[in-house]
Amino acid sequence: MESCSQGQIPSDRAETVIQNINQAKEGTNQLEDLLKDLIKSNPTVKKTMDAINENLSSSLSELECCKAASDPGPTARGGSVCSDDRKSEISSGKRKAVPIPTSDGRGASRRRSQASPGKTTISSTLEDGHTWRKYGQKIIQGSSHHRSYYRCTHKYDQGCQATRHTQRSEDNPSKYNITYIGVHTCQDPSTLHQIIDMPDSKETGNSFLISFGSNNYSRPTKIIGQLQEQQVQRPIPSPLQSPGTQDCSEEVVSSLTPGSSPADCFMLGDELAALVGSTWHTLNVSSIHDQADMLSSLHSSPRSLEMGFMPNSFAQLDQDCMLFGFDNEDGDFPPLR
DNA sequence: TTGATTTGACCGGT
DNA sequence: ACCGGTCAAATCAA
Repeated sequence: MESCSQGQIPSDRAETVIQNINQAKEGTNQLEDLLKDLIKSNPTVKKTMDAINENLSSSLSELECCKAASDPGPTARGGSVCSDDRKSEISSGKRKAVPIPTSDGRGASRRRSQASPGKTTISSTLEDGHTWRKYGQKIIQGSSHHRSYYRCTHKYDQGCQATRHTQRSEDNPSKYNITYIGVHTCQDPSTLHQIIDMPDSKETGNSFLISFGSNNYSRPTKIIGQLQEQQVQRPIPSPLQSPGTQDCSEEVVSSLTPGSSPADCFMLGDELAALVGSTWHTLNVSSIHDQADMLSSLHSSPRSLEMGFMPNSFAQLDQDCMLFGFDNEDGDFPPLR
């Protein structure tokens, strides 16, 4: 669920999943009440509860974006309520402010985002499984706490347009109001915790289990640098974008942005292979799509990463992509089938 | 050295 | 004019 292929999830199904997540949230709230004493005495319990709440909220937020994107309603500006300001500006042909050199050398291209309410959640921590980079902080009128602005770390290397702003709650300063704007389109290994661990996925039918592991892996900064360098030097069109495979890549890879280069894939595969090779032997994955009769699984080895789908997912995926992989050994990108 | 954060300036919407 | 959102130079930190 890292990103949604806009319009690929039927809104009615998205609605169902949203309802389920909301019920799960209610459940965790009730659980939190029941475990009050335990939470007080054991901070780990509280952390766990918070993590669950945050991930549910995050998933809900992104799913609602998917739903909104698949709804052809007039409110979906530019096709999605989560559509990026910049994109919509370009696509609509509106003038983009030209940077104006100022006395201190700073550019003066500023543009306020259009009214995009985003999805607000309340959390006791700023951690949500994504990697964010702070780009601003403001004192908000009528509020005793400043507001911090974050963009996705992969805004530039992968074009991810997700942003959020956080602000301490007026009512409860120990909590944060977090507003998410836009959808993550990045592929970040640090978000792998949102992947589902289903050791026996073949027997689980259409049930789904969400695993909320902690962030125990972050992309080494060195590798990010290499990625950027390779992207600049080798702007090769991604094989995933080849005719007949685009739908597949959008649905399966889901988080690879249209602009992703093979370098992304190779490095990601390499990183995943290293990660998997060192810590996991088998990685089974199901996504929120599972609720829509889709079940997927990931099997990996230190050298390759394969993703397969259960037969009942074919109707969803439909075509040719049942398998894809990464191979960093000789630089050849394995063909999709 | 390089990525992340801070912070003042600037922009656009109201 | 005010305010919220964003940019980017300066600074910090690993």
